[in-house]
Amino acid sequence: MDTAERLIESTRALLWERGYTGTSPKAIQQRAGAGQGSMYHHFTGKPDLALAAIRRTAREMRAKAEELFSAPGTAVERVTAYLHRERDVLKGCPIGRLTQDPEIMADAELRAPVGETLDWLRERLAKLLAEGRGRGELSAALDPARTAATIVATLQGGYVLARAAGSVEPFDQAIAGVLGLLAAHAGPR
Amino acid sequence: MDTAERLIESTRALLWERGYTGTSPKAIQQRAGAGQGSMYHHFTGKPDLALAAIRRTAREMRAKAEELFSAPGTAVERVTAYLHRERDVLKGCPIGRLTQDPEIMADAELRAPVGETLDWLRERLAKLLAEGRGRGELSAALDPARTAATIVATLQGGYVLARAAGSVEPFDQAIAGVLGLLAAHAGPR
DNA sequence: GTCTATACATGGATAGAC
DNA sequence: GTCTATCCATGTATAGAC
Repeated sequence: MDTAERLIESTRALLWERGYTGTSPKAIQQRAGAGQGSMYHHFTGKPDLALAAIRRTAREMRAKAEELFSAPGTAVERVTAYLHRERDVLKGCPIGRLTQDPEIMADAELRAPVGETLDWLRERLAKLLAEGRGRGELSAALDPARTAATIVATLQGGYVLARAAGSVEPFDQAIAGVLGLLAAHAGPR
Repeated sequence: MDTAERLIESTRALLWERGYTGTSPKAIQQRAGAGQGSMYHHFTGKPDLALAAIRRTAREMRAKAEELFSAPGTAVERVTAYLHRERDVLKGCPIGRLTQDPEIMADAELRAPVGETLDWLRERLAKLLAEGRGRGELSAALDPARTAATIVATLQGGYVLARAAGSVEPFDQAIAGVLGLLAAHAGPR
């Protein structure tokens, strides 16, 4: 892995652990094993490096989700697989956490990939639910867009509850709860 | 309002807008119209002031929620009233956002009120749902603790989605979605 | 490409005068 | 109680040598 690469990976890790405001160029360099001059040779500054890191994380998140959404099975099975996939729950969502960072929100360029990723996630899930409903797997009364927003919110909020509690338990409960509610919507009508 | 009071209120506002890591003593002082010496006379430092601010915000949040939870009406009506109460959605939850702050999470004293508040909220909601189920307002198949976690997570995650999108729409959708799912659980059995 | 030196602002706090 | 002066570390970046 060359230096530029190590700098991006270092930034990704720190943005996840400490956010943008809480991450200094020096910390990035030390974690990457790169010097001051090296970082400013490859990137114009902290925002430039953060942009590269955020874009990569967003792309990865989307790819991993799409893999599960396009797998075989019913809509509910695929949503369940997505919600149950392995996650570093106590670290939270590397994209969602950025919405709490004042400097990310103040910079349109840094903010864009965050908004686009979560928008895409809701839309993709809504499409999946609509298909399931069309095949009679889900009640006709179920609203795909609203339910998709609820599912993504349950995930993002589950991370918040887990971090607050210092335990994965509330996350697991929230996921089990939303799947329980969804189960009552099985079958058409 | 005396100086100590203004400092606490200033800190509350800044913690909400920028988090702990993103808030400097100087910013607190300027917003409070207080000098350097004044702040360090009333508080031992930034963590001391933040603790006072967080405790007050936590107490307020709890009181406002309890008011709606103990109002007249069915369990679903009270949950609905709570979810629909007026909120500054794009600012997010002043307590939940602190879970993303590395310095808050690293300090047990600052972290405690955050964890306690969200724990209380889940437990209180679970109790409300259990009562509703006991009175036959909700299906016997509904799990109160899990569903409570889902409801709180939907709120916390709804804020994340709204901030990411720069719009309240996904928040409103997530709330409508979870209430729609809950509606299917009306009646006993 | 990488290193060291340098720069200047801000963060966070203490000291002592009033 | 509040003000000003002072302090040292860190944040963020530039300059120029190698």
